Amino acid sequence: MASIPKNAPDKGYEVSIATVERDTGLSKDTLRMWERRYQFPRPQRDSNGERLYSRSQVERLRLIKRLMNQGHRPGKIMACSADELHEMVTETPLTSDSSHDLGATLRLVRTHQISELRQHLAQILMKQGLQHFVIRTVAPLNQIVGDAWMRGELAVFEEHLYSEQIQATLRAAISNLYQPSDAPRILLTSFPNEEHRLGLLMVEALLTMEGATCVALGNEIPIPEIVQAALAHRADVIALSFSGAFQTNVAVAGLKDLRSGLSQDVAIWAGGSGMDRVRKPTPGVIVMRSLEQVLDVLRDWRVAHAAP
Amino acid sequence: MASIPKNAPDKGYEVSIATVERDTGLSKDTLRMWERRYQFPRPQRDSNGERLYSRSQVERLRLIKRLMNQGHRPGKIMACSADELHEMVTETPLTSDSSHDLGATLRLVRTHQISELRQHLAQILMKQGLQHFVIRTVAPLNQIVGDAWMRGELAVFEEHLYSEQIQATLRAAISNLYQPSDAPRILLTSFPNEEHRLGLLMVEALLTMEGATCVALGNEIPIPEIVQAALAHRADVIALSFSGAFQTNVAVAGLKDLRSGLSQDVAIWAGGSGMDRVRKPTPGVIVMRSLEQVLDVLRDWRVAHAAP
DNA sequence: CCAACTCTTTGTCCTGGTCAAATACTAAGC
DNA sequence: GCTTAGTATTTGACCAGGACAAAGAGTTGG
Repeated sequence: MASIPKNAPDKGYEVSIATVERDTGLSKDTLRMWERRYQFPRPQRDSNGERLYSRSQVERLRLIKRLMNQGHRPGKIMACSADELHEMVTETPLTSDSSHDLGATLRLVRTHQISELRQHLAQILMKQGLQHFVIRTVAPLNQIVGDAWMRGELAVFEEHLYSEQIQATLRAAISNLYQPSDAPRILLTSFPNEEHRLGLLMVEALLTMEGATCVALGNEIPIPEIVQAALAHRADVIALSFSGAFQTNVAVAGLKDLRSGLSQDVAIWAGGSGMDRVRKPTPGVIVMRSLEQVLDVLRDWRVAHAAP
Repeated sequence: MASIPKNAPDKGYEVSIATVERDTGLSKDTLRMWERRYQFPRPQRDSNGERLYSRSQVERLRLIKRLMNQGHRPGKIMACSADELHEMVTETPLTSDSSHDLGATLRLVRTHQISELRQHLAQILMKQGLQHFVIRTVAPLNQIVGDAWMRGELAVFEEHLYSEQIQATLRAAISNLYQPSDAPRILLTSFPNEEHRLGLLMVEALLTMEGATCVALGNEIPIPEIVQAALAHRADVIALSFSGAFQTNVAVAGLKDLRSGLSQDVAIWAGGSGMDRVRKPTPGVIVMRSLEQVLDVLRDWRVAHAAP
């Protein structure tokens, strides 16, 4: 279904270690170390001796990462068969409204019916309201589309197209809601190398909906710059989004750095599937483990900061 | 201001190689290689022999990074004194003379008055109409903001903020115009490594305005995927945007590749400041040398394809 | 002025080693 | 049984120094 990206001889689909690092969130060092220790993954080599990972290897790596997020250790699971791995994953139940068939939406993406897709999304949004739309429709859709993409069932351009349409829909909704008003002032952004935009947009939609004042800084801002921005905008909260492919240690280290750079009365909220693996709480950082929790955390903040 | 993260002995402020990588965008490999080749940066070592970079080293690295983005090469600038480096940054020539109105807009960015900025932009849009807004306001503003950023007069987060606000304004305008209707069907995208979004959005605004059917694929689509997408969407035109930072030869090679992959009755339009340096026309590729020209090219297409 | 060629520069990848921190395991004490 | 302290193992991040392809600069000839 999907085409071959480059000048691949036959079955293609082979990618460099840098690509695997970006797509799985496993560092090059870790990938090489695993190969040394566990004999997996053992990628092919190109004419220059450089690693070429196959699609199935990347897929397995993703699965392993997911299991590690659930607390498993690499040494144990590395030896398991593909079937065993699949059994171990505790499927995250999609919190979707059964009233809407997400598969139908996915089908529109695959058949490239953009205007229909756009209209379909607008319709669901109207029917469910923004909050439900974000939580019950967009979030599980992202999951489905992401899965399909990593299985190679979706082409890059199809995934991008989906992302663009969701962006258009959410941004239109946010734009309509916009009125600079209530506390808290929330700065939305992500760390360098975190390019995923939809997570931030979803949160922005939810928070704007609740009347918070959102300042969207866009993605990939270096930490010292975030600190600067927090001062410049007199932010009450910094909200950060981490995708599943973000390196956990980098995220945690970054959060610590950010915390130590900010005044204590600026809150830090971190969310996204990149936070799944973080078990030990970082002092002064609130981890939001689901989109619903965003609303709880906002409520808590308002209670704590209610004018006396 | 920032507190000392870890077991720093006295004056602290020393950071690990991972932190430097994150905050400067220079990879660990590159940092170590520079140390080997140019004897800079030469960080301290902790008890375990691991690098500890000082604040001033990180600052200098940032400066070097900026100069490299302007086309300087590391080998040359690495030997310069701090003063020389600063001179080089400020020497960046202005590419256009800024009119007064635009200065006011820039001032809003610098003083972080987002709601005022947003309102200001909306106002100009209403006053000028979308076409003039894009051509006379957004395009020169991009230029000015880009220049200011190059000179280090604008922080990263300020530049991102500007970009977000323009995006919001343009996307809202496009969204309001949307009606899937007329020919040609135009696919908007960019090659891999071309991340600049505003150029594409501006073109999308102009084309949508004129009643063309735009399919925004987003940035950074591999060439074979563009071909696939063209087929899937039965595109009449592929429109591509290249920023000034994009490698000219890569762009030209890519355009040739794309041309040879597409049926001859699909047009290719290429624009953006990355095309300025391209002299020789590529057969079957129309280069648009200004935003105004986008409209001409569209008109030409329609004339050529008028139904008999 | 441009095209083809060579030489130099530069960043990414490689191997294989080391070690601190995190985690699991075990034994002792309440 | 349940916590606590101490020990063993696992794990990922870092290190040095080598190799090479791709990008860029310089050169020559049409």
